[in-house]
This record gives sequence, structure tokens and C-alpha cells, in this order.
Amino acid sequence: MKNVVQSIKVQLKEAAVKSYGEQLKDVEPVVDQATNPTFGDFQSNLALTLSKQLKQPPRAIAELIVANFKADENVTEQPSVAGAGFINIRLTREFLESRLNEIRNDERVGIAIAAKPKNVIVDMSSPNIAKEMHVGHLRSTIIGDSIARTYEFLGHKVLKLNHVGDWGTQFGMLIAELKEKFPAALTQAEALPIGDLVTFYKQAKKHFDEDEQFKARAHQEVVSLQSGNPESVKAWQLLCDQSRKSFANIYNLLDIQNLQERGESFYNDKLAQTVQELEAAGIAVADQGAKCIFLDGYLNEEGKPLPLIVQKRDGGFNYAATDLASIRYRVDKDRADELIYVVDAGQSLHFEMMIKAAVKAGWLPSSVRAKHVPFGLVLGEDGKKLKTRSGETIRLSELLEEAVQHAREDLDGRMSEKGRSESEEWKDAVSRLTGIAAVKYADLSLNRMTNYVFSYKKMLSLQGNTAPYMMYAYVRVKGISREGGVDFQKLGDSARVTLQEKAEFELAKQLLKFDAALEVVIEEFLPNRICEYLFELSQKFNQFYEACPVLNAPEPLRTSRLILCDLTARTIQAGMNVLGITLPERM
RNA sequence: GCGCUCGUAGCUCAGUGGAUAGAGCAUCCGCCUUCUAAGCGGAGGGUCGUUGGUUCGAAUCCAACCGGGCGCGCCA
Repeated sequence: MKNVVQSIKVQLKEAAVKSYGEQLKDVEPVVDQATNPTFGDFQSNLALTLSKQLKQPPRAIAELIVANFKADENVTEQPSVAGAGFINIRLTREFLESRLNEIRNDERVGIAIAAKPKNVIVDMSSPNIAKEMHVGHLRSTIIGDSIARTYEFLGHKVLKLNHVGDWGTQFGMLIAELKEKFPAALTQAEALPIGDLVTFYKQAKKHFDEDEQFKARAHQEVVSLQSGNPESVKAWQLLCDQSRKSFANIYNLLDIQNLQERGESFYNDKLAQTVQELEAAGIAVADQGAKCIFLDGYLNEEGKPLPLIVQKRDGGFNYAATDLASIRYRVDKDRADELIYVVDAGQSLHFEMMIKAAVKAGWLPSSVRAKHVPFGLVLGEDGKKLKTRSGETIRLSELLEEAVQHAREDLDGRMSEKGRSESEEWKDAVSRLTGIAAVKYADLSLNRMTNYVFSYKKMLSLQGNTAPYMMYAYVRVKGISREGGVDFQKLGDSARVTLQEKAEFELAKQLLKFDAALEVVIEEFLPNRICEYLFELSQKFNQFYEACPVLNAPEPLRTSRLILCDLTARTIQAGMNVLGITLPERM
């Protein structure tokens, strides 16, 4: 429908110029979805915006523009003027029908592939080695994956990077603890006898906080690791491998594919040079022993300039250095056109400064779009932030299992209610899909900026605007094809959509709005707009389903409705796929 | 103190310059001999935090204030 809006804009502009001459040759008419379907399909406020400039009442302007509007009669009807001077435009039935007939055999349900594919990097998930992944990582993973999938669907080339916390001072502590408690692991390799890395982390931390000698050994280990001592490196690798296994388990459950690990350690050998160059260019300066970048307008609590520290007083590099090195690498080596960081909103200031610093250093050309995509906090039922270290962390694997369990109970309940019976295998598969989908959808359907109140009850609810609602609309279509023995791919070349009932028109129009919903995701990074779109589509389908019998309809209406069903199912599938959600054929 | 962010129906939230502010949940009423009722139809429910300003027009933009959250030099 993007093209339609575009051509209406052009037509409006031509009509405006014809009405008022060359003074309007630069107007950019705004055309929006009609706010109320009774007005039509699109509306323009062009006349209202021109009122001042032309010194005429908006209604008069609107009427003249409409009189000079040359409608493409295959697409829109002649516009009308309403209210204060709105120009209302209605699509013709012929257009809707022909557009649907055009896309009905299109695997991409009418969504064009980007003319100029971009290299897009999505920085997402980023858990820390030896720590439990928490709900914040879940958000980053789900939102990042959805953004990545949307870009991919639109034909862009996406590199999903997992910037895992696999480097830094905490490793000294961990390695020292490992050497002390499990020295055998260093020589015999293979299995590391720590089942639970998180408990191990806590022990090490406790040891570190309470034992001064241990603390000293831990610091020694950091130096040793960073200088490449083989034994320390080996210990580090053991820890990382152990962690990767638990991450992989989560990613597997969540169906996260092609997430490439490129952790902080990857940039280790690039940090010194990065800082040197910043210093040489006069961008980083020494301050209180540390090397800092000062940017205009950033002040600390005392009102003094706030630095972005790239090298600590003790000579160690911190994450600003790593992030700057990573920008360079992504721009120069990966040839990225877009850098997207899906990281919680608490780091907004860091990303703001970091991106500005990169621009200042000339490492981020204006042709590259670098965006922090922040999201709100995950709160407990008490409304307070769920923290990683203090208090009990909710294990993601348990969370996901619980979601699946809940979906299973719901399914069993419906089975016995309806007297249905299905194999264990089938019930397992469906409840797994449903449970995971419910968790993902609960997260994606919210505007990412709002704080997320973590609640099993809400997250796992299968009522309302949830993944199962979309699944249900989808399986209803599949049910029709099963029941009627219909193969949607074999409806024949002469099969045509013809629209009659109101519900059919509503559904048809909604089907054609998919492109606009996808567009928002890559412009504003708001996957919830896809959810909103899919929810409306499913609602309109359910209304159609109630109002319009399909299998018992006379031909050619039957075939026409079958096409609408098929297009709906495939659009829901494409949309859910972009959200990272897989659909069952029956439920 | 400064910065960012949020404040919309009982609850959870959409909506960021347009016409009468929308969903879901919850509450109440109706619809299964017809393609899966995880559905559909209907009802009630709002000073869009407050006050000013800009505009033909503001939930939306600006300012001030109130309230919640987060961040603000050597963790990441």
C-alpha cells in the first residue's frame, strides 16, 4: 500500500499546483490512514495546512483541490471533502481485488525486496560468562532477533552479534578460584566439574571479598590472562565453554539462529591502538591518571565536564574502549551500513557518548546509521528492578519450561472439555510452540520503552492480544483446508478474489497494510507495531470467519474466500516469523 | 542538582500534530445440530499527571511544576 500512498501524494500535489500555481510546487502533502473507516481509506489535511499561506478557508481550498484532482480510477475514487477541510480518499473495489489477485501467488505476500540491500549489524543478547542470563538478556535477545528477522525479510543482509562479557577483571577471581578448587580441570581438560557456574561465581565472589590474599592472587591472574599465559588462557576457555553450553540451551529453546559470538575478548588486541589513536588525534586526554574523552554538554553531578573513560588509571581498558574498537571493526571490516545496539535503557548515556565520540574520531561516517535501541527495565511484581546478583535470579530455562508447562495445562483442559484426544507427541510439540510463543509475544507486543513488569500470570495468559490468538486464526485457515480437502496452491490460474461482504473488504484492506507495519520496525525499531498489525488482521479474519461461510459458499465466491483465507494465513505466518514465532498447523 | 524516560479506562497497555482518544484483561448481557467458542456480537467504564503557551487544530510540540523509574569518572 506504500505505493498507493505515494501516488496519492503526487496526485494531490499536482492538483494543488493546478489550483494555486507554482507557489505550491514544493508542498509535501501528508496522507494518512483514515482515522475512521466511514471517512474512507486515506485522508489528507493538505487544505488545512495551506489555509494560512493562501489566506483562504480550508474548506474552499479542499474543494478546489478535489475538483482538480485527477484520480486514477483503477485505484481510488474521486476524493471528497469533509469536516474542517479534510480530503477523504477511498480505494476502489477494483484496486483491492486486482492487488490481492496480484499477490495471491507471491511467496512474500506482496512485500518487495529492498532495492538497495544494506549490511546491518544487530548487537543483541550479550550475556556475561559465568553468570546466569536474566530477563534483561531475554528482552535484548527477543527484540534484537525480531529486528534482525525483519531486516532479513525485507532483503537486507544481517549479522547478529553476541557481544558476550567474556573479558575483564572478574576473570581473575574466577580463574584463581578454579585453580584452587578444581586444579585437575586445567590439566585433564574435558569435563569441568562445576555443574552450576552461577554458584561457582558466587563462591568466588565471596572468597574475593573476604580473603585479601585471594584478592591479590585474583589480580595477578588478570595480568597473567591478559599477557597470554597459556595456563590462564586455558582456564578462561574452560569457563567460557561451560557458559556457552547454558547459553546455547536458551537460544535453542528460543529458536535464535545464526547468532554469532564476538565477545569483548575479540577486541582485546585492538584496544591499545584504539586509545593511542584517540590520544594522537587529541580526542582522548589524560585526566586524573585516566584517559578520557570529553564531549560538549556532558556534565557530572558537580557540574564539571563528564568524561567517557577509555583507559583506567591502572592502565586497564574498559568497555568504552571495547565499544569504540568494535565500531571501527564493524564499519571497516564488516562494512556495516547500520549498527543497532539492543541494550537496556540504563545504558543510554553510554551509547550516546560512545557514538558521539566515534563520530568525533571519524570512525563513524554519516553514511552509517548507528542507533541504540533501548528497552525498559524488567521489574518484579513488587515494582522494583530485578537485579542479577542480589536476590534470586529467575533462571530463563526454568521460566521457559514453566511457560511450556502452562500451555500444556491449558491444552489438556481444552482437550478434555471437547472430548478430543491427541498423541502425547503432538501435545508436547504444540504446548512447546505455544508456551515459547506466549513469552516472546508478551515481550514484543509492548512498546519496548515501557518497564516490563515480570509476571508469569500475565506472560503466560493465552487470552486476548497474545500469540495464541494469532495462532488460532492461522489454524482456523488450516482447518478449512483440511476439512474441505483444499490445496491452496492448486486453486487454478483463473481463480479470482471478488469482494462482497463488509467483512471481506475489511480483511482485504488489512492484508494490504502489512508493508507499512514492517516499515516501522526498521525505522523506529518497534516490533510491537507488527504485533498490533497482526492482532488487527486476526481480528478481522475472525470477523470474516463468523460472517462468511467459506466451504459452503457457492462458486466463484467459495474460491474467492479461499484465496482470502490463504493470504491471511500466509501473512500471519510471515508476520509471526518476523517476530521469531513458529506456528502450529493445529492446536 | 543535571540528564534520559515514563505518567492515557478498575488493571495491563496502544496511539507522538488532525475529525467522536482505542485495544486486551476484569465486570455484565447475548451467540456452539453449520469450516476448532483459545472465537464473535453488545453494554458500562476517561479532567489523556497539573498549569500555562504555540497552532485553524494538542494525549501528541514547547515551558514550568507534580509523581514513578533509570543514569550521572575509573564495573560492564
